[in-house]
Amino acid sequence: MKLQQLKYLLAIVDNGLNITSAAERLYTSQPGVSKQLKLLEEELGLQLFSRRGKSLDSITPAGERVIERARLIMQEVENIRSLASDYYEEEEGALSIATTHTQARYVLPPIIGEFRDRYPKVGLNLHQGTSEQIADMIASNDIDFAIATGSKDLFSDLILVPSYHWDRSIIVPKGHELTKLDGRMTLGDLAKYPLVTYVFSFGGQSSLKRAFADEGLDPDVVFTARDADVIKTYVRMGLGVGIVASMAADCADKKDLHVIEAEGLFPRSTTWIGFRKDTVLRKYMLDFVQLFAPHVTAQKLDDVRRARSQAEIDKLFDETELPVRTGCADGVIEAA
Amino acid sequence: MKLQQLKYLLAIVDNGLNITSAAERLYTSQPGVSKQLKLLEEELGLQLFSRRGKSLDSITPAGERVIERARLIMQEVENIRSLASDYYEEEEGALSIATTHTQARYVLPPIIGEFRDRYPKVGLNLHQGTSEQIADMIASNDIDFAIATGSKDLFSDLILVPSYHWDRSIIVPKGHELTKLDGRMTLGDLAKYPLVTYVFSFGGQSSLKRAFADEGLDPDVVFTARDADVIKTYVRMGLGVGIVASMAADCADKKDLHVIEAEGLFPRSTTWIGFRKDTVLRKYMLDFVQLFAPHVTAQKLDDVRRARSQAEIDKLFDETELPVRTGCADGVIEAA
DNA sequence: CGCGTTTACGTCGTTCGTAACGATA
DNA sequence: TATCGTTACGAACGACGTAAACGCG
Repeated sequence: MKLQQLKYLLAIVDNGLNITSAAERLYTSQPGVSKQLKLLEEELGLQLFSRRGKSLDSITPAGERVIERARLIMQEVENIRSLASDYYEEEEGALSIATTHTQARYVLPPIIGEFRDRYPKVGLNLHQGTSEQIADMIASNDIDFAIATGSKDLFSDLILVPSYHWDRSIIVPKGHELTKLDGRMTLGDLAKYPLVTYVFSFGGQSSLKRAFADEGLDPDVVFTARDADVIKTYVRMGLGVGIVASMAADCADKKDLHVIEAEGLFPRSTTWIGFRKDTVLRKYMLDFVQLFAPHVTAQKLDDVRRARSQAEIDKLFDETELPVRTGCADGVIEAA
Repeated sequence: MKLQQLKYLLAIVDNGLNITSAAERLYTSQPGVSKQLKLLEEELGLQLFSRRGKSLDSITPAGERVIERARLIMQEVENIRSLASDYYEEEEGALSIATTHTQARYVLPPIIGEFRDRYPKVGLNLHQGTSEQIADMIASNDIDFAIATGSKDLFSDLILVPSYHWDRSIIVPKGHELTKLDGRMTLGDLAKYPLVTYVFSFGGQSSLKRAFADEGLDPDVVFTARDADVIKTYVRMGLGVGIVASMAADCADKKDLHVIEAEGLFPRSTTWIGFRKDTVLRKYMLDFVQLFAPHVTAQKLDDVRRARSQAEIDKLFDETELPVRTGCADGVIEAA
């Protein structure tokens, strides 16, 4: 058995059981891949794939189990390489982050900026998507960190480190009636207007819906978007009242929008940063985590990695001590 | 990086950083091993060992971490081979068991016998030792199962499956005064005589000592041995009253010994069977576990492997449902 | 000088890529 | 006939073992 055979095996699996495309991805010849697969199957004495004619048709049960182990092995090989690079030269490498629009657009820029200054030689990959898409990216690996809000279920194989809380902000065109209620707005007031907000099933979104339902309100959501910029656009057009993450309430928006911090109206959301449990975090990765979530000390991260369940991890972070991210509001609703 | 290099690396570590002996163990030439180590270090760009002159002196911190990962990898490689053999030919392989004298002498023989009948082609290795020695054997790997009683602390890296309970038996020469107390014996009665029993720190032994202490008794232990056969020998010689595991009270002993089941006198002990968490158990291994502990169903074992702590595992086994192993007693002490 | 490691080098086996072939839809 | 996998073969590479040199106690 050779590492290369396992690598080829995984490449075949990850390319839809197509040996030709696997070979291309591996920058090698197709017969080579074919042969190594055959050798591996011969050595193990079992079929990893069932064939239809000559083409690979499906993975055998035995194959599934071998592949599972092979992934673990390649993971550990990567880990060895990682920690070796870390000892050898700390400043080079790559960092892949999958995250949502709000993070990518409003939260990460200053963090990424500082990171670039500190590690100019580290290649950065930022992938934007919905929670589901992020989960897919994680599954197909090659992502170091996932950053998202709520919906922890999708990421059960990651370690999720709570990073900060945030509330929602109400955005309306300047001079809108709601601006007169500054500081005393209720959900009832809000429900009187058509709303523009994030699509459902987006991070913590259902909690927003529930907040209305809990008061017996059924708001008229006229438009849902995947990102705050779109929401703002439609709010500017007078389509309705916008509800966005506070971080998305940019100071630059104040020219023509009025922003009200809705701290008391909706339950708080928590954004986390997640990574694979068995991955070696290189120095610059640790630093990135600390840039993003300064309360995560090296000690804390060590504890986190020793934890045996997500519940244990959550216990390590006193929710009340997490910072709260805000935007650039004109008014604040008084706490209920 | 190649699997072979990792294998060589581990061989070097396991042979006291002596490349020559590592090469012998690997049935290859010494320069070959030396070269592969060098290549690995070059590829990773770090020193795995610190050298004094040309000899390997110690493992560098980076080396420690690499070795740790390498072990994981080789473990998984073994797992792949294991499960492949299992699919290919279920009846061949090897089974190594480390256990204590009592198990090896009194409990395992019929189980091993049945196992041999069922899997004649599986090579059996039985290693006998004290709990500490068993722990050492586990550490130096190559042991599939450990079977022992009590002292779970020594085996924190194993999954321990509770298998059966047992009590102690009192053995005395025929016609001994204690036989007249049959059924009404107390610890106080026992403490009047010199005792012959297992050495302390042997499975659950301290609990025996404590049983006396709890009643304010300080028995005169005139002789301690590692195994029941020795104890019986000295009891026969009239040196004192023997306290042994009930399983060790053989029917063949009845010719000249009187055996009293001391079910109520001492706390019950529990014998467990342990194996490494990340090892693939081959079919015949699963069957062995079920021969040894019939209450462990395949479903149960699956649950066990999913458990995240020993506490969780223990919860899976209702202690009251475990069988109680007995010996071949003449009399039974009435329960207190 | 013995022990252990590294260097040097010839041999042998393996891998790789190209090219040709085979099978399937 | 286009697609995908296997077989065949020569070239290049890498691993192995022997022999010799080196460094340290």
